[in-house]
Amino acid sequence: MLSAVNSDTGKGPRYKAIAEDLLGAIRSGTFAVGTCMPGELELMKTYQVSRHTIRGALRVLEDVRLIERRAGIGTIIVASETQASYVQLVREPSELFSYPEDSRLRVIDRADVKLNRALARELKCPTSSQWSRVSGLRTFVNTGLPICWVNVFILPEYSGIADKITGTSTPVYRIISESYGEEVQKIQVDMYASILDERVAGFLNVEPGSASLKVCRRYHGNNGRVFEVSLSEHAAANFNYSFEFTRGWQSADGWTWG
Amino acid sequence: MLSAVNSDTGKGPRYKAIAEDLLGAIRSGTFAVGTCMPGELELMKTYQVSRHTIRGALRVLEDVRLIERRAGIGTIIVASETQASYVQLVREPSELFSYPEDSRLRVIDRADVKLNRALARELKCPTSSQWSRVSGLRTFVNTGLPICWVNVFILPEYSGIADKITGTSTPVYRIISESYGEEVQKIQVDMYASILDERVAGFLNVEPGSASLKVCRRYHGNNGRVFEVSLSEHAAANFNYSFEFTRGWQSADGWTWG
DNA sequence: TGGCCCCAAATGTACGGACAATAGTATCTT
DNA sequence: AAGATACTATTGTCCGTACATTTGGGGCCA
Repeated sequence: MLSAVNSDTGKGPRYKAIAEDLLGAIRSGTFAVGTCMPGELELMKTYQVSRHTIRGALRVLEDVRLIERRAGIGTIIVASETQASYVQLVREPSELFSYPEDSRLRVIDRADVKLNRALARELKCPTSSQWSRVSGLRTFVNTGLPICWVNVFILPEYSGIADKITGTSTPVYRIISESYGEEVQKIQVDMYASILDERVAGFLNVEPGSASLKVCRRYHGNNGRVFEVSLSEHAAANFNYSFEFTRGWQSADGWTWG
Repeated sequence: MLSAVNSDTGKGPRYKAIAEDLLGAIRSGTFAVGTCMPGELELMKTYQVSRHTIRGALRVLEDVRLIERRAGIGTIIVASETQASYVQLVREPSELFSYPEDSRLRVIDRADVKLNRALARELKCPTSSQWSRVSGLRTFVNTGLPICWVNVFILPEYSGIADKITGTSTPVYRIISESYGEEVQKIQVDMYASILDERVAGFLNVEPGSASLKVCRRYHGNNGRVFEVSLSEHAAANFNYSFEFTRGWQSADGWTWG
């Protein structure tokens, strides 16, 4: 009965047709989640193909995490749906925002700070925690035009790198990562709109009181500890955060049915 | 010379040993990125195994996206490292923003529009293209408090669903998807800051001239065509877009060497 | 009853062969 | 010279077979 669906009508490879057929059986509940599928030998007889072909079909279902196979046990159905998900892949944290390659940070202000309540809330860090703050302007190397105003808050023990971040185009998190062996494990990002104050508006060459986009990034290191928080402010006129999500199949990217 | 590394010292399956050997050759640069690897026949002679085993080893490298294989061409090395990447997984497009479950859209205004230049640029759609616009206020069901002002632009042929979107908490893209069989393949998102005008500020209960966050989402359907564009405007005071990226490995989940 | 051994069932690995589909290149024809 | 054809190299699909490894259970024995 299984082979009736796609016995030989399909035009593509046989193993794909069988995979689709088995997928239908799983989705329809003919093969219930949690139970075992028929063995390879049985499927060979059902579809009248070699074991090799059956294994090819089962590999397809295994790749999309619908089944799990174990020697001595059998083929277990673990899910009935290939979970569609929308995936955004970011190779480098700096790609989170399209900072041009040829940008650099000019340090203008620097201080050791203890967070007051307002700032602690904005950074989502504990009140009164100690940080080393480096503030400055990120500009294009060529034209010198301003990109955004940046406040970088660094763990006091890492404040030694504060001298290295001026002038370079390397992101701060990367400098810390290389200098102290902190590997970025997670990044939390918050975005919200705000109004530019007079000082920052001056640096960004726009009218005070115009709109800005604030971006707060919290970098988590090896043991989950936040080792850097950066708070940058972009003039609305020349910043547009843009990204896209593509439909994919969990852990099965690249595969298309049919 | 290749087989020297793992000729028969490895204890596991032969194909895994060969895969590791080839991986070493790729990493060390013996096989350069962008070039072709030796063909299957040649590898058979090198390692003295069957073509089947060679293909098993190559499948391992293919699964982790180090090589690509094409009939008639050969096996191309596309990367030398299993790239670490930061992954954001979103099960449902509505998760892109943390719209609460208990929100709904109240339609206030509706019209068929032809995009003028300013709007076309904002929506990244062709000038003078025809759309059916539905505007309204998204509010909490319980408290009635405003969340954001929404403009939804729908392909004219799908404008029939315009009646269905008022009052429901189902996202518009989902209604279209179910009514017309459009599957969302890609979503492009743009975010930028702006200043609220008087009318929208009134709906959102904030001062005119205060900051807002505008979010433009473009939904691509089956054949890549944009079938819906939504442009929503949030008062800065009560909106904060937040997300996080976790370190992962591209398409290599579950696999461990050895 | 508890432990050990053996066996059966299932998947894993590996061999061999054959033909099909694909893509680039060389060759022939007009 | 341009286009169609033939050829070759390479991967894709599929067949058959054999043995290894893993796991669970049944039977034997103390």
